[in-house]
Amino acid sequence: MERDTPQRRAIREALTRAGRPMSPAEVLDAGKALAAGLGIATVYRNLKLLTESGWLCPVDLPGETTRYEVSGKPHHHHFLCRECDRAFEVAEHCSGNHRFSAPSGFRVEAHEIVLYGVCATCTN
Amino acid sequence: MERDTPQRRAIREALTRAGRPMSPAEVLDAGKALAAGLGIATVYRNLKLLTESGWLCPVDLPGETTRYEVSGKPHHHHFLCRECDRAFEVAEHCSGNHRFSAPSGFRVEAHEIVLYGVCATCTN
DNA sequence: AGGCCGTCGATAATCTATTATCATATCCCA
DNA sequence: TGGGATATGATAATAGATTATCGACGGCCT
Repeated sequence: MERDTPQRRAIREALTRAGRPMSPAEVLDAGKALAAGLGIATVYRNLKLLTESGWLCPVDLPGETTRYEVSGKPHHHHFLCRECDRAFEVAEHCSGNHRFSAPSGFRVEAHEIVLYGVCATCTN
Repeated sequence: MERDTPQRRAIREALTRAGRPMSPAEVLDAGKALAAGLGIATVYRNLKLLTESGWLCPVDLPGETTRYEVSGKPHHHHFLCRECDRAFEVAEHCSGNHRFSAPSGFRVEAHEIVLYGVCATCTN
């Protein structure tokens, strides 16, 4: 069965607190503050476990390494800061019902919107 | 200076004919039909050169290896077929002026829309 | 408290994509 | 047409991300 370890707790806590998709390296950094000595292998192991259990959800952004975010959130998109390279959540807004048109014969089943720019922290 | 070789011609021709973003491997396959013996190293070399010269434009899609498309096209987005893993161009349609909202303090400078589904060929 | 077995950290190994190397071939100007 | 600079193809090397290995540690059930 699955055990309750300080490391696993730290990883979950880091992701919950951040409230945004994090890369394994980011999780490692944030997790170290909560569990000294945390190793990258442990981070990868737990990201995998938590994803398989459904608690986490992988987020792929163009040209970026996979991030992970706590699942269960309503449909939303992502924002990538060009300065600090951090990803953020962006609430679905744009009139909810855009119709994405593809050439005839194509069946659109999902879409992904990625915004690029500068985040609040880096703007200052 | 830059020479005119059958290989370089084949690579350009393959990309032009396809009319969609292609991965290096796809360019190699298509290019072999136009220049027998074409090697992957030559493909990478020329994709780089053509990109630096502005003739090609890199296309990054989430979780996918970089594709390349002939540049100079009007603003558009991309469609990725879940069956054959090929990328296609999709004309900008959705009323042109969506406003993408990000949290206050965030500056949105660009956006990317990726559609997922099944292409016309794979639907049949 | 004892002990089993999941977990950890360090690091080696792997994997995929891309670039470098180098001997050979070839384009193109003189 | 001759010859040198550029290009090519096979393959080795590199780079970055992720996974496997393995001895030691430590939750947690009894």
